[in-house]
Amino acid sequence: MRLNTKSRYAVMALADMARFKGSQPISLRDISLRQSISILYLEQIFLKLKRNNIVKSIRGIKGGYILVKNPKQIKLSEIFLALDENVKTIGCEKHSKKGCNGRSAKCITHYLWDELDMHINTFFENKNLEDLVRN
Amino acid sequence: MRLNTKSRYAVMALADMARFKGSQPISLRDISLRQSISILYLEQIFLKLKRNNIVKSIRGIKGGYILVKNPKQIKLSEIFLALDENVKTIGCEKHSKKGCNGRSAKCITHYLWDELDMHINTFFENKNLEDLVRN
DNA sequence: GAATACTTGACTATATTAGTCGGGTATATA
DNA sequence: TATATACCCGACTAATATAGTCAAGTATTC
Repeated sequence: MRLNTKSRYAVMALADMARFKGSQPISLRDISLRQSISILYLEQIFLKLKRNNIVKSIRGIKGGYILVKNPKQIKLSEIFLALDENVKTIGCEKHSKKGCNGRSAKCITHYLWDELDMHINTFFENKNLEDLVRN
Repeated sequence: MRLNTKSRYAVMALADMARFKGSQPISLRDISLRQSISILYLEQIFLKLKRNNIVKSIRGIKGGYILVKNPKQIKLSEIFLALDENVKTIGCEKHSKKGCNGRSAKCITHYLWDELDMHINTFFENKNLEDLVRN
């Protein structure tokens, strides 16, 4: 089980923004340098963040991104959702029509994975960007 | 983030064993049929479970596997450990020598991932095979 | 001695992931 | 108003990881 880099970098980049927040927009270039993440990769990530209304972009020279909300109001769960990376640890529903593993009934461990997902989601629901910066 | 099939199948197979536990060893063939998992794949998995002393094997006709301990005493965390599938969601230590992401300091989100891992591990520490069967 | 079932490492096909490329568009400022 | 900066966006690719199979065993019971 592993969180993918896109989600991780998204969190890192946003935490970076929260930390270096000012009146000016923050460019991907700056984030890239500070966090050692490729600009090209950041572009991909920020596209999603923008579409999900987590950041706003300012074009042109002196442009960059700004956080739409207060760091305290940005829950990590939103970020993962924006990246559409499934925090669902396991998809019994993959074989959906017939139930789990192609059988007619729910598999013996079905509720376990549901519970685990809830457990993890709760964790992300209860963390916001400010929490990260405070450390 | 996704749990791999090996870990999942391991839990399913062991839960199956706990459920159909009797005085006789349980063959992979039976588990395979009941849980719709390839025998060949189960073999791989049980090899690890055996090496980690979670199951014991009985060879020959009428052979199979038996749980070394009581279902109640088998924590899910042990199973994941046996499969050596890292429940670590993120490896900042991958770039270990220099710190996170090749930089000299720990990354801004470093403690977050640690905390998440602990959160997940706690979940697995507090679940045992009997819990699964009871549902 | 034949059938069953565990033992084990090597192998392969597929899918996913991480990350790049190329060719844009918008805007501030000199 | 030219130019540099920085966002925009889909398509592409290389590397890796995963899932699952194969082959060639060995041990045990009936």
